[in-house]
Amino acid sequence: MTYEVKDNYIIIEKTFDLESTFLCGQCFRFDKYEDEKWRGVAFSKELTIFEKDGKIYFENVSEKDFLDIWVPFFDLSFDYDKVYYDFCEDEKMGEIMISCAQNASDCLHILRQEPWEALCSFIISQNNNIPRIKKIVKSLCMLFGEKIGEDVYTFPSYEKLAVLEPEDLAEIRSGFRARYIIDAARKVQSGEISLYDTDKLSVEELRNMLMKIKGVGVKVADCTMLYGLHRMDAFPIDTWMKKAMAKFFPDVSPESFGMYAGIAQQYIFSYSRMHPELFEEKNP
DNA sequence: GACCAGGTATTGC
DNA sequence: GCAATACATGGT
Repeated sequence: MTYEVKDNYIIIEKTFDLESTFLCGQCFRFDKYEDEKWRGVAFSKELTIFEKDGKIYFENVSEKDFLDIWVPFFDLSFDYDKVYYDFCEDEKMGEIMISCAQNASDCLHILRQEPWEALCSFIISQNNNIPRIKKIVKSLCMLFGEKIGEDVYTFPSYEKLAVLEPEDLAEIRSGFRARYIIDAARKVQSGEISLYDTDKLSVEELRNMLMKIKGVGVKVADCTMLYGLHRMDAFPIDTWMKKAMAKFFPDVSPESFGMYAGIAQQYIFSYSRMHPELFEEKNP
């Protein structure tokens, strides 16, 4: 990982695309502001990051935080180029790739988010839309996270939420998901569910463990694995993916996308969201 | 005012 | 077992 420290910036070559990475539905806590800079919170740290002249700028971050937090968070050590070109080889997948990312440097990265945050966020995501998911997550952070800046809050720990009752979450307006959030927090707190040291478990074992939480089914479990536990072979299938697979890959199994199927999933999902017209029913 | 949203638990057959 | 259906809430 080569980087340059200049003024109050740490600068790297543009090896991935912020827009694709933040807008592909894996993460709910980063927004683009009017100054064209992305701001958000991860691992209890606020970050401002932006792209300019083929480079990516990390604003006001120490070298230590860059190396300890942001390099892993943005998965900067992994060679996404090879995966990009591999996917481009496939005819249909190639079309999708070109539409989403003209060059390898426009690729999206799978963020390594905090496991608990990913689990909790995707519990909130069920039968919900992205703007409201973001709103609920933000409200959860404001109410129960720690304030680390002006209008900037950390994601609340499971310890903090485990001692609450579902009614205590009324203000975040998460509806029927409140009791799921509390159940998840308690099961992680008690150790019944372990989100750490999960490397020895297979995807199936992990999924079964996560599904012990009320409100966690196959899809939320798979999202937690891909976005929170960096299981790149997890392949979450939601309503969009179901439609997309039926249309583009009718006889293809998730496994056949290989050990980085999760990345393929993310492109197929993004592509489908960008082209909803492809799924509209034709009325004769 | 239905209808829908990165689903899941519950119910009915 | 498998297909309906309810579930909270807010936005079209």
